[in-house]
Amino acid sequence: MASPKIVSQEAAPDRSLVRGRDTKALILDAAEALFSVHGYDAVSMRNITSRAGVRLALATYHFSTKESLFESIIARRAEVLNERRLVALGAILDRGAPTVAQILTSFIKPYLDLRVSRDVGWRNYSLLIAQLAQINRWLPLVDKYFNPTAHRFHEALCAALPELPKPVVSRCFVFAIQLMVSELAGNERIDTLSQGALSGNDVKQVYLDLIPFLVGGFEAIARREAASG
Amino acid sequence: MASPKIVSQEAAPDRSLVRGRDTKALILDAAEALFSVHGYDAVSMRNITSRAGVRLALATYHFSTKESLFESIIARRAEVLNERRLVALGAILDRGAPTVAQILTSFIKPYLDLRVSRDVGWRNYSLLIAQLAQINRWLPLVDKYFNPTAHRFHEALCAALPELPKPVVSRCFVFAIQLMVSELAGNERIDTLSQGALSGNDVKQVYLDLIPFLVGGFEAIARREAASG
DNA sequence: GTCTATAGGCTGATAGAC
DNA sequence: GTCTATCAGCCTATAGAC
Repeated sequence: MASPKIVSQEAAPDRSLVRGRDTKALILDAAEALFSVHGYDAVSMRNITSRAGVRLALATYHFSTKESLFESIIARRAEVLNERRLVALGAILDRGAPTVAQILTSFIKPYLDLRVSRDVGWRNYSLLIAQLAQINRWLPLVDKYFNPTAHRFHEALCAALPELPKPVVSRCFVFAIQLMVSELAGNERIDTLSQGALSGNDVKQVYLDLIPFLVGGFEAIARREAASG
Repeated sequence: MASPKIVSQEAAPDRSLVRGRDTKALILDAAEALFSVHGYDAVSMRNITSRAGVRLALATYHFSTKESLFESIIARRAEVLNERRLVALGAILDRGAPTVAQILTSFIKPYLDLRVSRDVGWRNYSLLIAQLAQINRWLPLVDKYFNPTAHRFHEALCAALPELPKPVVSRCFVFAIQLMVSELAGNERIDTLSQGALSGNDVKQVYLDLIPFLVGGFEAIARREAASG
């Protein structure tokens, strides 16, 4: 009586847990796609589970509440992004004292690479992050998942600009983060303003202008401080 | 029988219309304050009318739908802002060929001045605009109310940078708009990143760094183009 | 222009069977 | 881990009296 049951367990061990992992990912992907386009409050748990092809009750079973589902979405890709950024930063620090351009590149390039990768989830994620960055309600989440890494880059920038007061470096860095987040989300304001000559969705093209623009901003502030001090 | 009625009409003509104007403004102010903090979808018509101290039915009576109420909010202050910007632009154009710094200043300074004015509605409005700028859903509204003025500044920038291809000017201008919108909303990301040394709410301080940063960005891109062409 | 009352539908979250 | 069914409450918008 017992032995057939054991054999069957070994042949297909704990299939319910495996299904659970798939379900979780399906819900995360669907929610990420919907939140990124419509915003957190415009999307219902029914919208999400219906897109994911699972039953309503599974969303709260796996994620408890809508808010904690949202946080799980942020956390999932933040881990990947933070690690890639820290690897890039470590690489240039190993080669000696890096320039501002190198530090900004090691912060932004990993984001761009993921954003244009085959995994379209990163496109949705970038839209989500752009919204996070604009609504103070989500600031605790931003701080929790992105500040530890951001502080490492902040330190590197301070080391590269020893003559600048720390708060001035903070300000420029926040300018850079804010512009990166908005522009790599694929902001389409430029489409009409340039009368069709450019598209905000072409983020690779945006990136080519973004880095020199930001470096120029840092340098201008540094020049001003040098002149006034 | 008729004459007393006429006298009374002249003494207090059409009081219901007057009340209607007050009610409209009360609803606009309440909606602006709530939308700016919580976002469009998180705020209900009940929230709005309750904050305004008027009955629910009055909101749809005066504004038809929630979306058109939202558009009325955007339109109300856009007219004021656009006019101030065009006056500032006209002033520097009258004095001859303006620099990039002067053009950006005439675009951003009127926004800052209103943002820090006694009318706290402008603070709420700046938060609203920052959200508009980030969600493609509202792009038609942004284009409708802000593009005509933006195009005037775009032309001035092209004239000030004749050696730059127009799309490159568009790109830099969109960078400037985007950063202005985010930063003058009082983005508080800097509060934790600078470990309390700065506050994003101090937008006058932000402004002092914003203009040179942006001008430095324009100049860096211009240098790159000059070197490559 | 303002009021009350309500239609018709959606919301997040849960209970309890399997 | 997944299912059905449901609770209790909220939503936008409107009808019709005053």
